[in-house]
Amino acid sequence: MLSNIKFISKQKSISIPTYTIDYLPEALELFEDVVGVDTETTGYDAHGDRLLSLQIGDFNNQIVIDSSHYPLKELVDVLNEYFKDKVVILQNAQFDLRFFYKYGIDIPKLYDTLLAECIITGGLGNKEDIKNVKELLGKETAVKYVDRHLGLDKLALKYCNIELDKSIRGIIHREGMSERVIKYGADDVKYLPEIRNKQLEILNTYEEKYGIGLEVLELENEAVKVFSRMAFNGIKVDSSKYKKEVIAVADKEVKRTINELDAEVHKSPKLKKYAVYQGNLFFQTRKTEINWNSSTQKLKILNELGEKVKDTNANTIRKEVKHPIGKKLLEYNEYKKLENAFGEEFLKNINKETLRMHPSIWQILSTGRISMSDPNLLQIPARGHLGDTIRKCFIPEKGNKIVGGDYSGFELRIIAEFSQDPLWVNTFKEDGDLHSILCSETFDIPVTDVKKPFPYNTNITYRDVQKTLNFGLSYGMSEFKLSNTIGVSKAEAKQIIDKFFSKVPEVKKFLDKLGNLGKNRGYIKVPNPYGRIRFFPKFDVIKDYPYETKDISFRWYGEMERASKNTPIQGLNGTVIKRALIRTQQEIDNNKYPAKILLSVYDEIQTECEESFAEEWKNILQNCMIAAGEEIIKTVPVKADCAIGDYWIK
DNA sequence: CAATCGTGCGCG
DNA sequence: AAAGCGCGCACGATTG
Repeated sequence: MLSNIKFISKQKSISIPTYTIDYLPEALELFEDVVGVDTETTGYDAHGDRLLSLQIGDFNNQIVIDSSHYPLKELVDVLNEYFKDKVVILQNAQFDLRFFYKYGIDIPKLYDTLLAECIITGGLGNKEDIKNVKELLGKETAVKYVDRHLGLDKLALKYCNIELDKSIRGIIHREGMSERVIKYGADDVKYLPEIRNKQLEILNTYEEKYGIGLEVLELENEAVKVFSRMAFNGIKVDSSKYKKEVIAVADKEVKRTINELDAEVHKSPKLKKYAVYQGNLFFQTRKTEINWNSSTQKLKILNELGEKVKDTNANTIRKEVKHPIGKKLLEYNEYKKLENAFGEEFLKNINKETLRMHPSIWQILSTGRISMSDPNLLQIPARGHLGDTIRKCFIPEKGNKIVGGDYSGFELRIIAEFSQDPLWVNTFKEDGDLHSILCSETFDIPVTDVKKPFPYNTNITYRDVQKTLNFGLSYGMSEFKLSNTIGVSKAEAKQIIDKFFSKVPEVKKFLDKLGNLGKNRGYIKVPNPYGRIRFFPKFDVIKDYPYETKDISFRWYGEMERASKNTPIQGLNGTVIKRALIRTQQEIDNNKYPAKILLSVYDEIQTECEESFAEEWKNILQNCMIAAGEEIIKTVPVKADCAIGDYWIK
């Protein structure tokens, strides 16, 4: 087997045939139209780290190119010409593509074995599910029913029955291109074509079994190019502004609120035992031994004050705590959160080479949406005291503009499209304000009155209640949650929901149908085109262990029902934003536009472009988004609003 | 002492 | 008996 490896390097290997780079064109002819490709690198950062090797191969032959001797940038022309009409298989393409983009290598037709596996096993591997099943029936059962494996070693085992040795991975950098490293690199591409074939076989059975075609796979294999480029581009943060206007302010406010909380403790006879003084005899500061960042301690304090709260969630405190300490706690919590999650540590995510943040992106969650980490740019504050200020710190390079925008009420339009409820559909067709119009129907009041205070809770308006309903119902909200959120009794909440659904009966039917589908079949689909499937492994667990899961099964069926209502809606939103990103990137590539995609946040796309191009680009971007939306939404208008700015505008 | 769990909250 | 979906992050508390 070793003899089928061709090592391209200036360093001779003892038992592996070694060639100079002149041999590359000939070696590349060993392969058919499908090849596996992989890289070894010194680390995860495409900007700071470098390539150690590039491997190209199939089951019969593998080429391992020593990048230390033959840098990728010298091979760009040969490789681009070669990849032009090949199907390139990568495991976790997002990683390799970032390095390829650095050197200008383009892969037009790619297949990602990791993404394919995510599609095949949609809904599996959920950590919460694993935990729940483990608690109930032990680890073995959890692994059997819920777990999934996406690593190349596990895929090789599953599809080729081969044990790949991954233990060497961590030492490649130190060891250099030793024989076992070369062999390891070759193995990483050797099995990719076979894995792909087997995965495609499975996906083809999904067509018949579930009505899910290969379109979603094509979508993801296109989208990964955009996401890797997006992560490679990164986004610029004005760190000195951020330090001054965000971190310093949050720190100051945390100190202030701690002092005020401590003062409350000193005031209260009930809390006296927590009081501490600091300083000397003449200058004493009133402190406490309470860590206000600890929810356990906060709960204890509130209980000692006679507040019978069960937790310290902001909502609970807002509604139930009468003592003035409640308000101060809320204030402290907000700034402490900013300090913790968006303070100094957050700024450390700025890349030293580029001075930008380059998140890593998980491309396929159980609904089809994406997630981000290191940092998670999907959770940058947009509201609250510092929301605006924080977003203003995300800026373009000199001479550029930020151009971005979002869809208007996209999930609500999905509900219109798929329920075909007359009132819901017509409101969008007439460009009416859905919340206001439905509100007037639910509460039998004129549209002009919808912003009047809600009699049961005068802190909010009728329209606020309707908004909660409109969004909550697509998550399967019940009267319990509604009564909790808007501060009415459960009976009243139920009345409101019933009245609301009586006005939009097709929406009710649509959601009930989805809920039942998931509960009865153990899976739910995101509709075609680009349809995908989400399995509910808990369904099979309940089926196989009915005797001891009676109380659990109520909970689990409820969870599956609500997830089934939400998955198609959330998932279609995810599909559309991916389609929009693909369209946008294609516009950029095909026309060589001076623009870059920076971010996509659920139903929003942010880009950066040359100032002189901004006006034109704004329209192009907006058209891409609308065209993508119209692939899915056909009976009501699709709206996307884009704008030009000097920072990230929400 | 490190690893894991629980709580709470940021976004849509 | 549970009662709005989908996430990642950071802290304190608990566990091994």
